[in-house]
Amino acid sequence: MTFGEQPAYLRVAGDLRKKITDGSLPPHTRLPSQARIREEYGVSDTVALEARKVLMAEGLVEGRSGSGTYVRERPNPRSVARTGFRGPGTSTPFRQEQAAESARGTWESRSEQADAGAEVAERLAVRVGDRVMCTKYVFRDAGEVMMLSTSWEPLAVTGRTPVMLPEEGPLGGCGVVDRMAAIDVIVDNVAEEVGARPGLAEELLALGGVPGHVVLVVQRTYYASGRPVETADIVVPADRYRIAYHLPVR
Amino acid sequence: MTFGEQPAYLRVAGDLRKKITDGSLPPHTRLPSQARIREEYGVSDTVALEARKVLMAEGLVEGRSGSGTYVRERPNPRSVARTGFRGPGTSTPFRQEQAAESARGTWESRSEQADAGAEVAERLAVRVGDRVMCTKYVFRDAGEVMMLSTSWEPLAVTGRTPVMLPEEGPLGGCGVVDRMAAIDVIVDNVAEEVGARPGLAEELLALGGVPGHVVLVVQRTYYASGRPVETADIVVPADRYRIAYHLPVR
DNA sequence: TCGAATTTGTGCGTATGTATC
DNA sequence: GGATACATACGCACAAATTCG
Repeated sequence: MTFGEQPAYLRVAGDLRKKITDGSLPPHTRLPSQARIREEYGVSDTVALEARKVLMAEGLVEGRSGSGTYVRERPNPRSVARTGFRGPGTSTPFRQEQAAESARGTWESRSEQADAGAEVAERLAVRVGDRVMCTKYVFRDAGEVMMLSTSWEPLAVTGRTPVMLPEEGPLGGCGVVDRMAAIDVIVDNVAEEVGARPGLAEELLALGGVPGHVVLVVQRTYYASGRPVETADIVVPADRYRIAYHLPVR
Repeated sequence: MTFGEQPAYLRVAGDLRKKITDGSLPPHTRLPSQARIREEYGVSDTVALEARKVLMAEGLVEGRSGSGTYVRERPNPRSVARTGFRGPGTSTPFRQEQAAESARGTWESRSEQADAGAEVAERLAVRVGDRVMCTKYVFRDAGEVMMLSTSWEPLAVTGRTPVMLPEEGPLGGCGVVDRMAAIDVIVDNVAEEVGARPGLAEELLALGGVPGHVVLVVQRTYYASGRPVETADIVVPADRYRIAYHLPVR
């Protein structure tokens, strides 16, 4: 603390963090106990405790009462491709994980009619209380749940057509764009907003995560001639996936 | 703490949280000082401090040194636009780095040469140890830090040209695409990967957050004819911002 | 099976630095 | 400058969980 620099607990946390990220403290190993940190860095109990708390808040380590503080496993997030843009001459070193993975995925779904709530109504540009078809998906990749999705479609668009139920009929499971095309609704653009937050208990239960884990949330809305025809909330665990976009410039 | 119940600091935090959420402590009001909490709840200084920390970690309040602890405005996440796709008719000049509406944004930067590490080398498709120009940005919106960015450009591309330093010369601060165009490097596409994680202590210090808050991380790479010419890590607090993409379909 | 040592988690009292009013 | 309030830091105590002889 004689430092004019940063607080002592951040200095200690920073040093431990470096040892974790550079591999000298690999996953599942125990980091020095509070008492040892106190000795090694010549700091007080409080500083050692605060430093551990910082690393725990960052999700790098987890404390097990009575046992120790352990380095967490940090899987290398894979990419989930969100656009089909391919430039002329696809020589760009875009990683190969995208196409292969999504092909062998499986999913389940359940549809039911509902009334549009305030948020869904705004996203679909309908009135609150208008009838919508709500479909919940669970996506699996190699048997492991990787993605949750809840989709809403206004019945004003799909009602009394063969594609009213997303997963039934000849076009079941074919994707929004193709299904809409079948009823002459030409989807021409899509807006996606990517956010993140701590996962809800139920989400993390389904995704096989741990309370406190972070999830990415994509709010996606498909438009046909400026009119919203489908909107969805897509939830993926942030420690295992990233959302990838590939866009032309200009 | 003689209670067999929950920890004292959680009890205090819970009570204050209720007062905040039910509106009896509206945004921008100051909550009781540490000393007053100590008196009102009959707890020690440490417990009062720990309770405040809990609320800060939840993003409900923010501490201002020397002034007090204030209830934060419930942040309705704003969008940061990431693509230039516009419906026919709009020709807005725009900067990839900032949302259109934050025209009043300001930024600072600091550049220095460095050797490419393993990750940067892969993203730029150069060899580990190759010289790169590393620039760190701090973006402010209405005076408030909203975004951190670290950018790397291979000196093999910009070295010995007028745009070697991103923020100097006639094209300083003009954006990667225009600067590269000035040296006849035509940027034609960009890949972005959006991930999320708990923010590092230093990041959250700069962003006005608290350890444990979630940040969105965008890894952006610009390509010119398939060759990476710039890559950047962009960090924004997830409780205040979302990343928005608008894409054509098919 | 028992018990001792270790470790985390929580809590207390105090002191000092520093930003704000 | 002085008063107030947060932020950091030190040292200690104890309960609960775990580990290990």
